[in-house]
Amino acid sequence: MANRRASITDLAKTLGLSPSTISRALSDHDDVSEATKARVRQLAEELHYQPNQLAAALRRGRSNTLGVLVPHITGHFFPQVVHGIATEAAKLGFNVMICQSNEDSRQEQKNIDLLMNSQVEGILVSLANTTHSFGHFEAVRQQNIPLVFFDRVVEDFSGSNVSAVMIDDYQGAYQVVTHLIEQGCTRIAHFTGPLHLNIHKNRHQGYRDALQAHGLPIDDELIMFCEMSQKGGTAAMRQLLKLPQRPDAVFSSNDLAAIGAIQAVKSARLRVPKDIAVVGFSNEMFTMLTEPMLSSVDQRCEQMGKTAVQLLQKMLKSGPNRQGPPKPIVLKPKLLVRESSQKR
Amino acid sequence: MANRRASITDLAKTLGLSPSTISRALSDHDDVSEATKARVRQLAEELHYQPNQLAAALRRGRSNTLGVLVPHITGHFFPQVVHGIATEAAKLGFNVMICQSNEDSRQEQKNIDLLMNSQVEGILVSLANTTHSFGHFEAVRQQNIPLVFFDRVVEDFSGSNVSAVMIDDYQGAYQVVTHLIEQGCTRIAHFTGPLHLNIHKNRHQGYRDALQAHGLPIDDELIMFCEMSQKGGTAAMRQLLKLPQRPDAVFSSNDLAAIGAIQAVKSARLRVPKDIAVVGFSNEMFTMLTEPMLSSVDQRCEQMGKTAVQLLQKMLKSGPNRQGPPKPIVLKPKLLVRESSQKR
DNA sequence: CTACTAGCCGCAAACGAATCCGGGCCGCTG
DNA sequence: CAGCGGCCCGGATTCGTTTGCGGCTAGTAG
Repeated sequence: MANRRASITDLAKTLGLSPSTISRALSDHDDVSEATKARVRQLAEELHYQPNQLAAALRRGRSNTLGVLVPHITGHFFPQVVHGIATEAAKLGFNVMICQSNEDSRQEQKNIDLLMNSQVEGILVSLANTTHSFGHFEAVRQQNIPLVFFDRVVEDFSGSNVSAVMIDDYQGAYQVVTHLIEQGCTRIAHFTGPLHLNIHKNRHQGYRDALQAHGLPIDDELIMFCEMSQKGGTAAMRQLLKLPQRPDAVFSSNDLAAIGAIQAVKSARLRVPKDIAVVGFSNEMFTMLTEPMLSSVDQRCEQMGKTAVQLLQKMLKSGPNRQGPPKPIVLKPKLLVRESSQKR
Repeated sequence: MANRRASITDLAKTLGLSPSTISRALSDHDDVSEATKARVRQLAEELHYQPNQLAAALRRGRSNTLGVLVPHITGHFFPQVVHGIATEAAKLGFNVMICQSNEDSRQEQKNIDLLMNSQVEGILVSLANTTHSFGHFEAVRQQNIPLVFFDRVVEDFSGSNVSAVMIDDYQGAYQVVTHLIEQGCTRIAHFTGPLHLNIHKNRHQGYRDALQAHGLPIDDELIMFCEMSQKGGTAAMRQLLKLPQRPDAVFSSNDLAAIGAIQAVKSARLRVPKDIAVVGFSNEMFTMLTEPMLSSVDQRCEQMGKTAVQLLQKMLKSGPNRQGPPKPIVLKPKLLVRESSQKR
């Protein structure tokens, strides 16, 4: 009962060797003859020997573990990113330790400490939206633990072992609006959330710039600051429909509000996309399920996770002594044109 | 640069004490005077001392870490459960290490080994659907590491430190069908996936038993074995609509196929729920977004994760020597009646 | 026959913290 | 004054691995 698992010294004793030799044999070191290696390997097999990672990590100072800190593991985006992270990390031989900040800055801080105590080799973070000071990342930087921010990054926090990966929201929005213009739309409305959030700010800017670049006017009454929910979208759309000259397209800063807009359009006996084209942002799962199917912008969530891990790995391999911090990576979003915006 | 973090011996030296005393002081041991405790705590604060969890874990044989192994972190269900697990684990002071099996039995096995090498104190597993032999869990059982299966469990694998938590699919289905009957439906169709999967088997059985319990006949032509996707649902529904006597309700074993069914009904110029009521299963996020909103069964994903951790904790605390293995926990699902099945 | 090299292997010291087993020192009691 | 018992503390060991260094043996060259 309660069978303690075989340790390296157990192997040593039963084979009449020293622990060092066992260790070297198992790691295929040159200083051990093939004969003994074979014996060791066979016994290890028989006893189902598995090295104690804790001990190894302690000795080597490397734990083979990455820490991940996200606001939460719900919704669409974060699970996808985490999936990308976990997959890539597994491929590179890392374990993954996961924490949630619950959008709370203090929990974020605690979790950062926790991860550092666990001797993780690198940390991947997406900030809680209540985080405004970054003292807790100072310790990470000081100890030269590679740190990668993803999606929700802190802009003015750099260091030789700090980097970031995010998506080009501006570019995504620009593509959307350009696409709508190509479909013949000229009065394109925009739903946006509060502009102090990066994502909305950048998408909003992309919207404006795309309009200008194509010589279209920017009409402030077409820009709706609304709650980015289904209801919010419906309400905003209703308001737009009351305008003397109604819009012929809507670019919503997220998919949920876009769905709301579609429903409002439909219940006003108008057609999507014929009368009003609609495009969302994020490529949520349900965009494929609506009628019409919603055009959206894919955020490459999984790719983001994968890239973040690769970036971390690069820092890990090159060490902190390189020329300048690694450049942040900006992923190109991908416009997915579906029924809701295809006038043809 | 590369500031090694303060260790317990560093504290000892600068205070002129021994490491043992520091250790005891920090863990508030009786053998240390309040005065020294205060000094130690203060210095620890100043140096931002954080204990090295690896070392402590190695020494104590307890890592404060739980291992989680899921098929993948995508879709709706698993992220939710993982969220529940992570949240509850954090509350109980555990770290969480996450792996994905990618529905591959061999990876599952590798990851189980990995988790055990990482000296996790307990393991939470949802099986890969390709897993048919369970040898890799044998080692877990032998070492008396608490093991909790959730959702996808292995039925005939018990032990003093093995348990499971799952949802009562049968009960959920029974509730759905009863609800439909109460709405006045008498010809209730059923979409199901392959019956060798527990979830479908149990939901199917719930369907049959509910019908019988209310004195309704079971009509095999109303039971559709179809691909449980949107397309599959649409196709199945089309077929049903061709019947001489078409159904007046559909209970689909998942939400996606239910959505497909609704679309088929609508494009046949029939009304949901007036002509045909539809109920899905899983309470996916998009059930709130369809028109009409889809009735479904909530699987209590988060609760499942939470419960699983609590179960593990209980095993951990009581030790392996108790009377019999802990009883598996079966969660009650919750029927959510929305527009798609409310005839009133 | 000596010397040197290569091939294998063991010794011992780490890594950082927890703990068993004491050991001083002080004060109290008989 | 001897003895005893608390109170605080330190030394040494332990967890399981890794690793620098040195040692032993056999074989080969000089």
